[in-house]
Amino acid sequence: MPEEKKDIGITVKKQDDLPEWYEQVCLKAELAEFSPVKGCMVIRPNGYAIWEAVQAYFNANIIKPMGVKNAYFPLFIPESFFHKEAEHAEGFSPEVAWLDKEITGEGERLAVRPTSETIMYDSYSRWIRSHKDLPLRINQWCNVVRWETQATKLFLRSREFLWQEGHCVYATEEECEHETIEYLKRYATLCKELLALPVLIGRKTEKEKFAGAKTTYTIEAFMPDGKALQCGTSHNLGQGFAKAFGISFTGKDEKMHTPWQNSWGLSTRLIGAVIMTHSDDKGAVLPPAIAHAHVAIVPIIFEDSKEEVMEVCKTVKDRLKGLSVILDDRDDYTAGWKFNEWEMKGVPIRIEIGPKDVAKKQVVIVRRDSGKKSVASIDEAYKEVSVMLESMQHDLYRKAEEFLESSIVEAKSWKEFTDAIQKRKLVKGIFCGEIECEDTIKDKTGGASSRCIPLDDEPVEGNCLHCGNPAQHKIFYSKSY
RNA sequence: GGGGUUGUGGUCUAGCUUGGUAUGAUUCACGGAUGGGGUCCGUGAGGUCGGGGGUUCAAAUCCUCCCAACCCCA
Repeated sequence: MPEEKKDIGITVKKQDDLPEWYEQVCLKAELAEFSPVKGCMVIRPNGYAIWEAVQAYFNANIIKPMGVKNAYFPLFIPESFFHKEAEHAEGFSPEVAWLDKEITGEGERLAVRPTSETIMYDSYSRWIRSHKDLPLRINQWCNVVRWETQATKLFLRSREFLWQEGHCVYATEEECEHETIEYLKRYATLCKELLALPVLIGRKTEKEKFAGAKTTYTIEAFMPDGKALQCGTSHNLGQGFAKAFGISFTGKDEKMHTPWQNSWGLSTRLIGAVIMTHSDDKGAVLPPAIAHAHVAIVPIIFEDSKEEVMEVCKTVKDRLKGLSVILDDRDDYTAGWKFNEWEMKGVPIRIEIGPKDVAKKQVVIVRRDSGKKSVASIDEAYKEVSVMLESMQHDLYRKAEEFLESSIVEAKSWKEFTDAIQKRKLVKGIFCGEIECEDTIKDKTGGASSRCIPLDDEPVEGNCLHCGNPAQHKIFYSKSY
């Protein structure tokens, strides 16, 4: 590649400068761009296609089988609603964007939703009267605003982002707890099957749990630079919100009861996790299950054989019915240019068809992740591509899983712990789990925070690696986004 | 809050010291050739030089205020 052409592509290597590399991939693969409004981002069609794939999977594999209904609640929330649940109000107040009374013309300020518990549960208090109304399971796809001061990172941190939030109400504590974990497990399955993203599944510590929740469960992915990324959460809200919002029902016993609630969400942050995990120095690598296109057919054109080659390209495109196929018939770009472009944009498979292939009734098939070229007859192209898409999806997951597993270190002492944190590992150790202790650990380690307590949490023996008090849990720690 | 750096077609950039109406590349449009890993030639389009004010016959250039972005220090 000539030197002066290099800046069309990614100019830094993933392993040299991950943040810069990541930004370039997002921009140059046309997934997203920065907005003129500080802290916000534009999601471009190639990026939005990933979100649509998440939505389609989610609606089919979580919403429907779990009996959840989609709905929509307002963007604006009365200030008084916010203050009904004290912990919730305190946790979110630093990053809520408000519409002042002068603007609203009402008696109170309105919050731009950072999350919708309060506005939804106000409705729930009117909807729920009887045990026959339960369980109530509602989800909404929407945008939320959290007025952060930290620098914007495309998909990973922006003041406005897209997500889904599910909010369910149950008659019993057991049912509530069971489904809270069920949603989390389905999140993990989504990450695996759709995004080829392995995640840790666990429970948040007191310090890290959601404001107003009894228990917060989480899935955590681990990025190539040794920082964890929270990819989804599921909160058992207990009865706190129900009491604050006056949600109650009459049971079969003809007495009044307070129900149990959970809420669970995942966001466009997932897109960032996928890009960062799988992509490489040539640009985006997208798992086939979420790619905006599966195949790009690039004809190799020579003046004397142009028509025959284009004819075969069209035939092959027809035979790939059911897949999303781009036939790149642009006349003003060379084949090499197109190769680079589709690699940059993360199309999983490229098919090259030139005069030599036409003569042999074959096509050249190239996998985006490995760059491996193979040859298939025109008749077998569909089968070959299908198999390749499936194995690519699988291989991407396995590669990421190997990285995750090789990043986990078990620490037996404070020194082992800090050494491993320094090496940007995902460190497992035993701790007291107290908020003050965790605050101090964060200060001493330059920002390491607890990721989660494994779901199969069993009583532990020994003392907290940091403070020496009796340990309560095994906890994963790492730096994080 | 304090200090510094930088703002020039969509993008990157020359020019600023020493004032004379903006250089080149890329992108975009059209034409021709080329075509198995970012091809070349030609023609054309595209600029309130971050904004206001001042000095001057004349300001991208000098002075001043403002704005924005980035960096450093509290």
